[in-house]
Amino acid sequence: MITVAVAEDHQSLVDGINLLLKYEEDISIIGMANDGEELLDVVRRKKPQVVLTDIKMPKIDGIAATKLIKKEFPEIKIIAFSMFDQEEAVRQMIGAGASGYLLKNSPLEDVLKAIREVANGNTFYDSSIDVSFLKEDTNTAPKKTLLSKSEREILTLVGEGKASSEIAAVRFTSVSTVEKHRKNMIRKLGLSGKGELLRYALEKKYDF
Amino acid sequence: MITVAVAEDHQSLVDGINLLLKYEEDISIIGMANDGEELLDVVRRKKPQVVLTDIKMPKIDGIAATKLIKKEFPEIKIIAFSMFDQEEAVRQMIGAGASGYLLKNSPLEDVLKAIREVANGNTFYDSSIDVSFLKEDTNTAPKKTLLSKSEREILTLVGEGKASSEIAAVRFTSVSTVEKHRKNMIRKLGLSGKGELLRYALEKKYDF
DNA sequence: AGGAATATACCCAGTATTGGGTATGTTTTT
DNA sequence: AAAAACATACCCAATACTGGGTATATTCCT
Repeated sequence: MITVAVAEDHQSLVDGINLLLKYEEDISIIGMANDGEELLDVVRRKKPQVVLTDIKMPKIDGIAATKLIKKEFPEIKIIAFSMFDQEEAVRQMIGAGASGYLLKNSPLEDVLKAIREVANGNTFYDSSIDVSFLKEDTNTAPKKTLLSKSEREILTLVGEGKASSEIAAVRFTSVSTVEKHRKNMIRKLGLSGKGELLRYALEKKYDF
Repeated sequence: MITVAVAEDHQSLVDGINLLLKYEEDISIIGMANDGEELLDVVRRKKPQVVLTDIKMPKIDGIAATKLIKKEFPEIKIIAFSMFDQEEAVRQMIGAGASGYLLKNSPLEDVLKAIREVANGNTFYDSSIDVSFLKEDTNTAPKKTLLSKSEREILTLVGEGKASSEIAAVRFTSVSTVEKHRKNMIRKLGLSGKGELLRYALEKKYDF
């Protein structure tokens, strides 16, 4: 019997998964949560073998929750369940310790397959996900950190519509430094102005 | 027997709804679609009594699809199924002719209730939705069109990170006109600069 | 028909941002 | 330890945007 906990902020989807698993002999849902905090709670109390979790959730998102669970219970297998297949989301989830990644626009049957696979120690990725970057062990590691830490930090604030002076204020640096970072990013990314930098920031801003 | 068509780009959720309705004697799903175009197609061929549709969908969104369906088949009842409860989304959906509005983080059971209600000619709104604005017939109609057409158009482009000159180019007007509209919006909305206007634009940009 | 709101377009002074520099100290990598 | 990358901060000229104006023609509402 495989024990599973499900975390997902859309109750309707949780209900659907429940209906599906109700008739499966070998799988049993032992806990449910609508946000990351509840998930942590459920996991600590019930210790499921497999956790199926949304990435975008209130309180604690799926990535942070995965890290926390893996730290406390490394043997628990985690499957991400997301609307998007952005590489960045997949990468972060796997980095956090997930063993599987499902998309919400895949058939519900895949949930069954994924649970069984990861319970057996395997991985399961939705067929439309490009996992090629997982093979970049030592040979192909070209681009990884295009933007530096400060730059990414500033990019996020740019994506929130903040002015350079506001950004400088929250970072306790001078306006000229912020502007330097902006300019460097525009150059590094081959963009042509603040508009494009903003669009880039908005795209990158995970909405998963 | 109530015939239903379901449009929703998340196949997993469609599967869940299917599982739920399979055991209901009086409701039968006669069509499914993963985007707005497919929905139109299914509706024309099968003529369901009730349509359950997501708002955010590829090709044609739920609001546009609702308008088209209502124009061709005014007798078909439409229920919106959305992740968000933004008043603007509800308002537009109802304006398009929807009879019900469900949220994805409500229990799946509500789908049953909603289908039965609208099939009987009633309306069904998720309990967490504020429908008070529906009563603003003639007595209380204060704010409805805060922004004018051009202003909303420009606001959208602002939300895409476009510069005034770019906006002027795509709209075939002068930069000064665009800037005037920006300034008027900032004034009307009580904002204090371009940063806030941008943030406003990003918030309003429907992601429903 | 007359008033209100809208869309258009311009002026001006001031601030913000860009796109080039340069410079210096720290951290990271080789 | 030297080279490379990063974070910091400044200069300058050019462009973009703000926050005030004014003005005119059109459309919407009554």
